[in-house]
Amino acid sequence: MPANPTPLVNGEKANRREQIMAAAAELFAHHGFHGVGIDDIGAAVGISGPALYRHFRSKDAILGEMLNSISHYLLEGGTARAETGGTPLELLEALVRFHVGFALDHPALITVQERNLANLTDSDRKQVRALQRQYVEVWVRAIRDAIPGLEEREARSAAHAVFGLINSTPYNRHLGDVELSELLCRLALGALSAAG
Amino acid sequence: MPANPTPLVNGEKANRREQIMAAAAELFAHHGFHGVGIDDIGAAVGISGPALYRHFRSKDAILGEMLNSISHYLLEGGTARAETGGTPLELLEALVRFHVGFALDHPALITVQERNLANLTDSDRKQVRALQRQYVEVWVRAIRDAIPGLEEREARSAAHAVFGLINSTPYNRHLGDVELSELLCRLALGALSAAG
DNA sequence: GCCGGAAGTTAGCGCTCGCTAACCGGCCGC
DNA sequence: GCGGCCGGTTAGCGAGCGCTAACTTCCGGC
Repeated sequence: MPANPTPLVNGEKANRREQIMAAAAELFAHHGFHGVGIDDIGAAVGISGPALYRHFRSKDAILGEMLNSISHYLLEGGTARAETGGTPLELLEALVRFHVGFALDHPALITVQERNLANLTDSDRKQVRALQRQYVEVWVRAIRDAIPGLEEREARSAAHAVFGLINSTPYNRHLGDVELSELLCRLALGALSAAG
Repeated sequence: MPANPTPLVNGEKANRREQIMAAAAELFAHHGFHGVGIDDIGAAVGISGPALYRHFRSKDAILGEMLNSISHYLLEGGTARAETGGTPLELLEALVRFHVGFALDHPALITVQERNLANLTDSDRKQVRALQRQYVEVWVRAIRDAIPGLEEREARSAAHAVFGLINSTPYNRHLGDVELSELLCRLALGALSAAG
């Protein structure tokens, strides 16, 4: 049995770490963290089982790095939009469009982030929660600026609700991407404007 | 070691099956189906491990019965409201209030239903999906009646999105039940009225 | 007063899982 | 042109899992 039977058949330069994370995301999203074995992940990228340990310290580390990078990306994108000028409503629209875009491009990642927080290491969970809290805070400020008369707790609840709305993309495959994107943006902004 | 050390200490007449399902729901919601052991469920109701097999045929059967009863309850409640008279908007409001009420009363059940469809037996999954499809259909009809100019596929996507919005209750514990209920109803109806 | 079934217990089987150990081929720098 | 290391391989360990077996206790009906 040759050691490298499939030498990156298609033109993908992608280093193995990202390839593994992408496959693991898909599997975790479908079967849950504990429902996926190390061998399953390996098989999904064409290598077998323990070879993963050349790239990750443990199975937990795969999930940890995955959720950390998602949360980091969202926070980054959120703060970037918050810092550019514009009316409060324009900012809120930009945040909605940003989150919708991410959810549409990466439904598996959204699913994993939503469902598998509890499966993280204690230290990973602390990091991820901290990033998520900051991201929610960006939204809370944007919501309170754009929609007057909302208490902070109400705005926070509304933010979580809108996340739930947008994160429904994994179940939402009957519309084309662009129509679904437009619909979700409209729904999200409609919900928020009804919050006051 | 006595066989029955804690003979239903509090006044709960509740038969063991429901007690077990409630405990299992909480555990499945927090750790995922595969993250919960038979011993964990037993311990949560004061018995230990294999005693569960006096009440359920298997661990899968616990999840199967749980999801079936949830889906059945939702469909029942949805069709009941659809059959009572009233304007289209009143029906939609009733559906929203019904679903919000359920999500607030049973956040663990909502979480399990959302995350653990893939862990069902093939036959259980078929049953549950059939019930869920019918429930979605009730919503789709109500949405299209209340909000003119929506294609069926759009209405279906909007329904899924609103489910996501309402089902955010598990992450949404910073508001009192009644305020959160009112907020979610407003958000859901606001989203739907922006769909057209 | 006994008998049977309902509802517990513990022991343990067989399997799967995460992970380590030991080995190996190909490639790059000197 | 060869030595090291990078990224694979297979074998296998130890733990934990779902579940069964065998046994025990309580309780209600005749």
